[in-house]
Amino acid sequence: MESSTRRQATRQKLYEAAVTLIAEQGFSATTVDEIAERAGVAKGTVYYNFASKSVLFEELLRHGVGLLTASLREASEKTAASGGSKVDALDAMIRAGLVFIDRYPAFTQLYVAELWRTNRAWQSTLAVVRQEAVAVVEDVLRGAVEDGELSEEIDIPLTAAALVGMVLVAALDWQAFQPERSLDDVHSALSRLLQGRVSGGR
Amino acid sequence: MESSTRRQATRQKLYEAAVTLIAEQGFSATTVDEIAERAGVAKGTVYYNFASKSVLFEELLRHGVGLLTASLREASEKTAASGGSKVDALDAMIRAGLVFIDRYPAFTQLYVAELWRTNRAWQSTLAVVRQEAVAVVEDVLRGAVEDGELSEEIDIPLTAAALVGMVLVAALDWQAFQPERSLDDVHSALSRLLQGRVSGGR
DNA sequence: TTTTTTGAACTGACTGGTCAGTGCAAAAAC
DNA sequence: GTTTTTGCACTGACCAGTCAGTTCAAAAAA
Repeated sequence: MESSTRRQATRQKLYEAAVTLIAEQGFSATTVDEIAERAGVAKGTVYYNFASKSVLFEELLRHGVGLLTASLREASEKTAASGGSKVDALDAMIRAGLVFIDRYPAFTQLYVAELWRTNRAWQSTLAVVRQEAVAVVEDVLRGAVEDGELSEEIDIPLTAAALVGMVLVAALDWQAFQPERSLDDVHSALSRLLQGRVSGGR
Repeated sequence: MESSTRRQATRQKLYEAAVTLIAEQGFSATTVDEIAERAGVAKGTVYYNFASKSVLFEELLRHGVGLLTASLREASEKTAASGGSKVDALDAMIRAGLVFIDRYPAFTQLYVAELWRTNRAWQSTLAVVRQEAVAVVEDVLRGAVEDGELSEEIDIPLTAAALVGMVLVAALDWQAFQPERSLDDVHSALSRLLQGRVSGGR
């Protein structure tokens, strides 16, 4: 099927157009006409490729979180392969998260804006997709406890959620309110927090 | 003047109706008719009390963040008064944040969903209001560095943003995906992270 | 006391405009 | 010759904001 390549390219253009518009304005405030125009495509094409506006959005969410989890997992595996500790892997994942957000700020923005909304059509899609991302962090935390690197007392699901949140919000805040800072600055602030060098030492 | 009391009560009802609806559906997807109906008030009353839908929303934001900063500041001052350290004050603020979010989950949800959006009418209102909240945390961090409780190397604005983010996201995640956990569980997971007892002691 | 007036607060039907989604014939791409 | 895209007119639902009219408690007049 070569035809799927052309379709694929069109869908990609629509994703890119939709993600920035929805991040800026929100889902409801973004019109299908705007998305089509930004993508340089006729409105009919949107409906040829996606059943509806919300289906387009749901597939966009799946697409984006797929990229994120892949990049987190890769960072963690690369660290393990080169003989790093589990805490090193966490640190590498923090950096991977920051790099992702730096590359796809609009997607992150929209993900955060929609994640905790209830009563929306795509709410279940989001729950699944969130769990995939958080699970990557939980796995590393679990490994770290098994290896004795981290205390057995830590609460894995809550700590994983807090770590993800810390990275997400710190990165969005960096982009929105402190864009003059470098990725390395942000990374070391977060690293310091993770490694107990803020108020740590006990 | 009783009449101003009556107005006040109406406005309060409108805030309460709007906050849950907008948290669930987003600003654009929420209609003024819905807000009026939920508040048990005619549509005209909304426009008698607020110039427009977005003005209602902006005043709601100011109102809510006012409550939050007051509660953070109170927690910090109470700790200082009873002779606690600055790190104790940070810990107390984490708890105050959790209590606030527990009490006003809808407001928190909506705040997070809107905070990093650009190009919106209320974007500047939000920037101001965010700064007020973050500043409370920054002040305590600064004090802690001066007192020698925290290393001079920490980056105050970035660390403050990360801490706020950690609390915000952990709390929303708790409500949405792990509601069976207690506030104390969440508090101790975050506390442990702050005090370097996750991977800490270096 | 009783009646009348005042005005802030509130009401809800109505309007003008917007937008998701449809239908389809013709062109372009493959 | 099949798939994909285009362009564009159309519809029906929906919605922000308006406005002429109503309510009622308290002040002023009788």
